Amino acid sequence: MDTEVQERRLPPTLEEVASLAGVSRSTVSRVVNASSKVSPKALASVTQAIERLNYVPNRAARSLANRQTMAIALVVPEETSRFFSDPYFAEIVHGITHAMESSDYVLNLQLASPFVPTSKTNKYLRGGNADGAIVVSHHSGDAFLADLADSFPVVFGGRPMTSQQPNAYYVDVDNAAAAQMGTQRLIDIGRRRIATIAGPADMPAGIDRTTGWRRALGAVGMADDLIVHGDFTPASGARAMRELLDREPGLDGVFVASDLMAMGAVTVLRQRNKSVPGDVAIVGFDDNSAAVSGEVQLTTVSQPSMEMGEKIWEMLLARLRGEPTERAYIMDTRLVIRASA
Amino acid sequence: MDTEVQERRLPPTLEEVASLAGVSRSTVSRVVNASSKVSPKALASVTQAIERLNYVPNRAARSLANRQTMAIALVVPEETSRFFSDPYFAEIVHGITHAMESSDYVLNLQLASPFVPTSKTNKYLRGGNADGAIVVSHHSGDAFLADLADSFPVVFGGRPMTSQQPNAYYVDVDNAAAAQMGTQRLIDIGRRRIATIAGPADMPAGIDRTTGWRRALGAVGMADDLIVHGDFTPASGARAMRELLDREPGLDGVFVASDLMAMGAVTVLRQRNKSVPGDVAIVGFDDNSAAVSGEVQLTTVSQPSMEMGEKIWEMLLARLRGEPTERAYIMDTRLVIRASA
DNA sequence: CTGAAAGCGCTTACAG
DNA sequence: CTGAAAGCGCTTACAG
Repeated sequence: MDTEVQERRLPPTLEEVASLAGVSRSTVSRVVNASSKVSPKALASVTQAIERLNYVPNRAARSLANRQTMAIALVVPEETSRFFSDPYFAEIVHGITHAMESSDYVLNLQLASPFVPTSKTNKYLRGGNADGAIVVSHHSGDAFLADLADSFPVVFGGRPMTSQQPNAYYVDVDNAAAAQMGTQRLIDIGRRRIATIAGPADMPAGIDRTTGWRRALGAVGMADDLIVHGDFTPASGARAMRELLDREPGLDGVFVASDLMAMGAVTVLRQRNKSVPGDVAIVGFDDNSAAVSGEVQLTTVSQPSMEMGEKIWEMLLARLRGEPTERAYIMDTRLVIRASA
Repeated sequence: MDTEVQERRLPPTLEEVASLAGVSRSTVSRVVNASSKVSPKALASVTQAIERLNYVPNRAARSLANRQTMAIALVVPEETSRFFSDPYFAEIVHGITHAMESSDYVLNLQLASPFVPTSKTNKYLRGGNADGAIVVSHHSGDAFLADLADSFPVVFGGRPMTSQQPNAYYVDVDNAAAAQMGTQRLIDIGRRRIATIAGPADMPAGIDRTTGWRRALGAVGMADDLIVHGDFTPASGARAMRELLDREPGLDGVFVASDLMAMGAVTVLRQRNKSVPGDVAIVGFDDNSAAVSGEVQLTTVSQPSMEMGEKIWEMLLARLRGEPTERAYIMDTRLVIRASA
């Protein structure tokens, strides 16, 4: 009755490891947490006992005792479909999960519709169910995230709207400079009537890339009137391209704020029998799989999305540990020249 | 000292709610869990106290006490990039999260490379950190998942390889019948040399759809020799299409096991100046955004991915509650006719 | 319907 | 370096 048979074997506890190893629970806890010194002898017997029992610490008990959940919330204030269809998110998340791999933290997916963060996500975060949060794709309307970041360790993927987040921690690229570089490419290859398919006007990435496009044109005295906004999806890129073409049939270059939108734009161009880059040169942004999966390989501004994800985790971890870390980490971009411009 | 100022306000506890409401902790617990009866009076004062203190139960304490984690692991034995770039996963996950919305469970993302489920995921699951798991995209090599499902509530998205999972719970469609229906469309519109771009041979969806294609051709005495396998990505679809064309320039119809691969195939066809569906008709599989985002709208076999996600959650919840539920839930498919066939 | 009490499995000062 | 003990915030029989 005291050893073998049991209906449903309960997982072994610290207690059991201790008794098997012939030490106190404190000691077992110490070796599990690699905290203060433990004698080689105790260490050996405990390690062996853990091995034999296949012991894994109970997360709930641990959390309760030390007030850490070891869980990170990945908050995505975005339509599920967009989150999953944009390779940009894939790479960021890949970077995050890859970097977290070596830690004991787990990632909780909190998919929240934009603008109406569900009470569930809210409650979850406020209920102390996570030690920190990572927010990707931040819209200006996501008010609740603003104050959250003041009382809770949060790192943003992409600079949040500054008015709301004066002291936010984030990793990003210099979107304006990057967009300027991309637009400059169009100028350099001789384009004279350059449009832009911009991102959403309620997201810094959308705004700043537009600024960069304007800056490049302004520097050479070109008009910056050809602008249509999209929402980073291929469909919106197609729609925008149609509108631009209707407005200015003679345009010969377009700086597009994301590769996915650029794909949509290229599709429309071909439908209208415009060659790329012959008639219209296209420069995209991101340099992810979308840039090379269409019929014409995109010249694009490359940002290190995966590395950004890794850096996000690095910064959040530093914050969780109370270590110093920069508020904003800006990564480099570069122009990748392929076929479209 | 006893009320207002505090360095870092700790979240309110059950205890505090109880004292404010003037009842015992037991009573508060009862109203929080809507368990046994509580007098209207007690209910009112507790509800009010909860409201005033903005009380949210501590998840760790709760888990420890009742041995439930209220967490579900979403295990994805797939490359991160594929997981994120296939709309099929997006819809499944959307369905899952949507259905879970009304529950108190949270979803933990466990991205594991195929064939080498990290020890982390493994440890996480065995460590009792989740009450159940959902596994999408199961390859035949994922051995560790096999025995896990025997001792742990798991529901699979898509039938797992049967040899390993004789008693698995899953939701799926009848892939063979669905593929047969898709292939039949090609026959019906007069195609005589029909190929297939199949899915991976280590996944049931890949195998069964191939079976359906064979069946349709066999029924009318056509040859079923034109088959090339892809891995569900657009790039693999393009590669396969090239190979098929090289092998049989005269083919006039292709049943493709996923819309994403079909997109890749269409791209190649156009590059080789073959019109779709004029020269070659294409029938895809899935009916997700990929079917309508390319240059030619795909005729495709539609499966209710999002509903499948919802059903997965429903089944898992039933299992968690110890309620009876079917082992396999097979959903309907239908043919959606657009431009490609 | 309600409260006192034990217990869930850990961590962490505190002594030694 | 090590152990006894208190405590983390809940839930759940058990009495009443």
